[in-house]
Amino acid sequence: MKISELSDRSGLPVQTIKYYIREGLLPKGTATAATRAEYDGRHLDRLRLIKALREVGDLPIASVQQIVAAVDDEDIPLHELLGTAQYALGPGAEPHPEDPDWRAAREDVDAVVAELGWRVLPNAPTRDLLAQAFVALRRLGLPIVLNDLRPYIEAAELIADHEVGALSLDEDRETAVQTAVATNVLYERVLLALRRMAQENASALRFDDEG
Amino acid sequence: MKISELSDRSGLPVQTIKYYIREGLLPKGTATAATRAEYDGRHLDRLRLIKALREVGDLPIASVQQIVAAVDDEDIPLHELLGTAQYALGPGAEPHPEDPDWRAAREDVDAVVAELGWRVLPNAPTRDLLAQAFVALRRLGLPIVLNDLRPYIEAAELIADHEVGALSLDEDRETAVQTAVATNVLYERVLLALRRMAQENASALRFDDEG
DNA sequence: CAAAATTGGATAGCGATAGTATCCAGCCAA
DNA sequence: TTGGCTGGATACTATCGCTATCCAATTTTG
Repeated sequence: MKISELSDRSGLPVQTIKYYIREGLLPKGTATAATRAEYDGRHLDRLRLIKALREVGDLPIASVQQIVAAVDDEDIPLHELLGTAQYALGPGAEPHPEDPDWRAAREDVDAVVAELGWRVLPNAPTRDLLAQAFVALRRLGLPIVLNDLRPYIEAAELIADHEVGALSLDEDRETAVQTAVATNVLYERVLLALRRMAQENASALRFDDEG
Repeated sequence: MKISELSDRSGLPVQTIKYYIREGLLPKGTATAATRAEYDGRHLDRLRLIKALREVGDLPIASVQQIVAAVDDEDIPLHELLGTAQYALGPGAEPHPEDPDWRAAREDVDAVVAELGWRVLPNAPTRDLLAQAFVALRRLGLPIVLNDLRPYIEAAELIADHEVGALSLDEDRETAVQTAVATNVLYERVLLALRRMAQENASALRFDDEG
């Protein structure tokens, strides 16, 4: 397969594909001559994955880079990779350990996780992500009580159990990983869209009828 | 309050505050002299809202602009504004009505919404958002069945009912709106963080124990 | 076979986004 | 009264994610 065909089949401009190769998102084709290289179906799959992560998942190139690097690293066992890939999924929150507000929020997060008995690594970036939201809520005068969190926790468990249960590890590694990453990112979007729709619906029910 | 005090209290550089004023995110202070203006608590509140939307919600300036414009427009009734503000919340998906894949996905979305009996406007951008995810999943060879969607729908309803029920319309308009917008955006982050944690937990339970 | 088109690889440029930095008067507080 | 803030305007910068151009080598086509 030539690069132009890859372009046609993926729907991405040739220049963009070259750019992805430069950035290490896509491996080079196998060179057959000084100005000729051959691409195969795996290049196309990879390209489709990148496209989905970029256009739907809205991930920056750097995150896609980390993900494909993890996918390509055969040493990482598959289930660990599911975590690794997840850590690469933005948006990332920088921790501010010197800020007392931030530290307090971070302690709240750790307390919640402990309370739930969840097995989440102590240094997992998701803890910072949640802490960041807590800080912002507090600063806006909207402190969080565990009770407000209940429905979100319940929802999260519901979804995660379903998702992890649905993972199939029988296929070959590359396919399994790409599928896992893609579903993770894409169903995040699905969830957000459904939440907004459900909000609109609930709002309509509450205000159009009784208001 | 002088701009430097606004800067200190909000944690944003003076130059950034000036930029936000230029961009219409923040109203000017009331001028007391050619080179003097006075800011008040509402400026500070607005600034804190902007900061939360930008840093945690990761919204582009343009979206924040739309939101504050809607907040400032007294003509928009409050519950309608909740929808309007939501529509401004990125990331937005451009519809591609000429693409048959996209149209099919969009029809699937409309069918799901109808099936659920949700009151979602026919032109709501959330429909496109969901359609976009459907297209991407299909393209990756991961078609969606209503069954896969179940847990997400259930989770979305759970959360939305809680959120819309918790809305208080008793306060003054500005406060109510800012609160509604902020909680919407910030709890989205909370949800995403919790989902990832729950995934890690479920993954640990499945693979560390039985794998 | 010759001309036209395509390719890989390298380098340069571009448009959008989100700020920073500078400058300049005018002002106010010590 | 003088030194440090202002407001307002303008200019500059950095990052991101591509695009465009160029070149020499190679196909493809007529």
